[in-house]
Amino acid sequence: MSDAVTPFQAPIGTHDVLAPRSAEWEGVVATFAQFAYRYDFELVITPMFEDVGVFNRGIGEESDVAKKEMYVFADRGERVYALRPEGTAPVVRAFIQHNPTTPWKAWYVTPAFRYERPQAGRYRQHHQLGVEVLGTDDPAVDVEVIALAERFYRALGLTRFRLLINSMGHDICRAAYVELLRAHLEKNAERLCDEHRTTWSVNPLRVLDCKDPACVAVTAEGPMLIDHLCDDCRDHFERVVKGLSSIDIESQLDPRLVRGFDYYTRTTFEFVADALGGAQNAIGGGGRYDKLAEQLGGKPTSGIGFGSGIERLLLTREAEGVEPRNLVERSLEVFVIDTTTHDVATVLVDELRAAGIATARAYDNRSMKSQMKVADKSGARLALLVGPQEFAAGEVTIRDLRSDDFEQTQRRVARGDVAFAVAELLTKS
RNA sequence: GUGGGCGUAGCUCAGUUGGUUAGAGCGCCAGGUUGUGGUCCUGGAGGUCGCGGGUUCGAUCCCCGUCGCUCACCCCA
Repeated sequence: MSDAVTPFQAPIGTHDVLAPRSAEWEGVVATFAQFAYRYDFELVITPMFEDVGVFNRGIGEESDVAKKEMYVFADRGERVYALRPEGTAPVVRAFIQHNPTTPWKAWYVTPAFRYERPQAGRYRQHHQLGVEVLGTDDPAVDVEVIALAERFYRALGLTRFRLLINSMGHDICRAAYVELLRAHLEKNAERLCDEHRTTWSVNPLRVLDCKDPACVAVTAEGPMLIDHLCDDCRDHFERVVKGLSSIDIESQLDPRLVRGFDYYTRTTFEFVADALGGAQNAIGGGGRYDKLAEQLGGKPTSGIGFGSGIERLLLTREAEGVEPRNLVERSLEVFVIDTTTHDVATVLVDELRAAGIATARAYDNRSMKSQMKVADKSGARLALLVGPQEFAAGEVTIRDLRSDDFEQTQRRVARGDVAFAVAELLTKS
């Protein structure tokens, strides 16, 4: 580090994830991948940035996310792109572009970027796990997507969370409802909160989401979308709720649940963690978006999906006091100590690793004592020692790091028998 | 975007009512004789006290600005 340069830091609202935290991440992602495959989803990887229109038309230009939270930039060719603020729109764009056979069931893990002021559970770069199903509006799929989320959370050890559910209706019945709501808001505009008193007409549904007591009071007297669904939408919703309860997943109707993206139709849901005290208590959410494909220029195609924030899941697990689980095993088996200057460690390590044995070694030609200390801290079960004596004899000393008297358990084997002897020692518990 | 709290070694934190070489624990490194870890002992490295400016004879400690962290509002994962 030169004294002239002040060290760089990770950008605001972003974080480096190092061990042991990264091991928890790995476990969460691996668990989700396992669930995704169990539910017959395939992995899809889409670009981190898209034409800004994918998001503007997808999540709605009037949404907060599109309006003031996107990272928008022009590249050197003056194309205007946005860093993905969410996972669904890009997947639908990819669906339209490649036209895979339906139903198309895809899962993803991706960073998401939103320009917000960071706080507990909220970052400028966070990471989402999610799934999308394109090409069917069967309520059984809604149930399956929600079930995947629910079972996944349980597999992570979470227990204190609730499923909130609502229906946004489809375009026709929602439009009719919005007019009812609009009329009600117009009549009571004076009583709304400061912000919505003037902005309610832009997107009346957003007022339902407002937590200000003033707005809550007004909307409580007004019409609720759930009571104004058309027959088809009502039936669809009922079948989703029934399907969920048939597999013992309790859902809680929340008529105010209007999620932040404009593309939702019919089923919308959110999992909230009770252990997370703050406002950022949603660990996952999603819903149906039967018009999104069209809005992005594709054929009319139904879709549904959900996304879950890895950071929030980890926070929730911590808040619930659940021990990190689903950790990917990382136990080092062998540590090679070499005090010669003949690259013995280099060869041994290569040989053992080729045999599938997790092996580490010391560097920098340190003393035997020093290398032993490193071996001890590494957590390896066995140490292989090669000093001048072993080197001259063409042998290697094998030492069990879990036993306290090395004179009893330490033994020497011929250089050529090392891999076999190590494998044997490792298999007997 | 608005507002509150905070910013001292890798980590967790003391500390100076402004005054000579800023401390602890953990971690790290090296020793404790002749090639062997975990305990113990000894020693050591490591800090422009976030950065810049101001007040002052003198600031890590006061003031201002700035950057960053954190929490809340908003919105969401």
